[in-house]
Amino acid sequence: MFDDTQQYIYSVHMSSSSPASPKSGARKPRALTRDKVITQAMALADQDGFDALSMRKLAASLDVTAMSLYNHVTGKDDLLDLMLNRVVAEFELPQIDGPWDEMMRRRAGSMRQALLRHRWAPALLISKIALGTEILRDINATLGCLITAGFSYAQADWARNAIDSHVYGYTMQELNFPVAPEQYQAAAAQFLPMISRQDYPFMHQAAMQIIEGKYDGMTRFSFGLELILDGLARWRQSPSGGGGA
Amino acid sequence: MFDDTQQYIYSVHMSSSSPASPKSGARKPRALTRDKVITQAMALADQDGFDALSMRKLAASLDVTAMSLYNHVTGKDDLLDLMLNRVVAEFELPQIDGPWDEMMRRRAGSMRQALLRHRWAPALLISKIALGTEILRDINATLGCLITAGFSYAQADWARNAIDSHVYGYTMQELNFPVAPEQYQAAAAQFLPMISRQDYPFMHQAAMQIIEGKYDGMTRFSFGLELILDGLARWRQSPSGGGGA
DNA sequence: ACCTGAACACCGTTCAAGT
DNA sequence: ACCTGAACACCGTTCAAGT
Repeated sequence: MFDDTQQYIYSVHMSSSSPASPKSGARKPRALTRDKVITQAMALADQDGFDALSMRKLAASLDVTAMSLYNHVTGKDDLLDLMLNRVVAEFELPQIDGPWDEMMRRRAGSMRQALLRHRWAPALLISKIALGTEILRDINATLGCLITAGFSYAQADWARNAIDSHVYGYTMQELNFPVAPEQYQAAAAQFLPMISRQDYPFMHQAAMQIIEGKYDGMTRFSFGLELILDGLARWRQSPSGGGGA
Repeated sequence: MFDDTQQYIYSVHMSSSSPASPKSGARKPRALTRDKVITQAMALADQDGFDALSMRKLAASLDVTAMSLYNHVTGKDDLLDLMLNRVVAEFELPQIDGPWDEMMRRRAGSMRQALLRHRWAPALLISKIALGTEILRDINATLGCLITAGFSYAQADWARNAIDSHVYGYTMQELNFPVAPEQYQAAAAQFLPMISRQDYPFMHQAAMQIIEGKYDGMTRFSFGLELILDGLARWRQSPSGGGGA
């Protein structure tokens, strides 16, 4: 549910205090820890996809039965929360007294990278209420940086919300997009006949633009982000509709 | 996979051509159609949550065995695509020659409402590639409105992407948020002792602001949206970094 | 303290059989 | 053409039992 760092320290202490397993040889180290369970679960989800992550398969990949996982994790839901906390730990923490726009840009960029590394994470992060310590740290530092830069508490909350909305929304669309950028032109040529010119004239024409090399077909993460950051910068100077404090 | 309107017309034709069931009384109308399957699936997901939607339960709620659903739908994945197409049909279609900013505002607002009605939809919409006719219609009209307003094809694509990112990202955070707006103040008071003032000073202070009534704690959908629309309006006048056409 | 086997109550989907 | 029963290969989780 919460921090897994403490649990990690705890388990290291535990295994070092038990000298060696008395009967079994060197085959099974029997040092399954919560930390290892989470790490292996993330590796499995990263490699084989989220749907392939079952308690049974995870256990098998750790040379253990499914039920033994429940000694380290309350259940699958708890495991997912712990995994999400790890993902958020990969977000770049804003420096409280750093330049707010650059701090937000860097955090957003690192968020996108982390979410691209863990394709399964965004859908979960946004549809669950996981409040691990890393998640609290991230929110606190992000709010703190904006507030220190002169935004009100309300403005900081709205700003964070707008930035996160963009990062999650953009990255999920990006993850979902079926063709690689290098293949846009070829894909457009292939799909053109399937997009009826009468029913969808603008989509048809858009595909033509890509085929003719007039548009590379790539949306840009920074396009929407800079729109938001620009708007925030102007808002900061003239807080027209602010909500106090 | 594609349109379900045609299938609907087809099934109506079918059932009217078969006069009456010969043996069974009036108990089972036996008029299961693809349309009914989709409608019932959406009702079930809306009411009981996405996780409660299984082929077996859906079938039972239609007084039929699970396997009979496969006569109307390729599988669960196909069913989900058809459901998503219905959700997108609830988005307000931009008028091609209408005022672009107002059209985008209205579409975005109606998207949010539709996603709030169908809580299960956003996570799927953004993590699947469903291309039903309603989805193509929406994309075409949105691009068309922006292009007719003077944006280039590239700009229109980026603009749509930025708006959709915000709508999906914002709405999913909104759906996920655990407490109702009326209870923010009470919730902040309740959770304050759990937010360490030393570890998370800004979160602590933010909670204080809400408790003291200095900030109502509500993020606003239109805050981020207007940031984006404002930025687009400026971009339209001076397309500094445009991608051609 | 940790791990296991067996069991429970579920899944989506296939396939041969009915009408 | 549509529906069904039985079966297959899975799930997450509980519980009593082992060491």
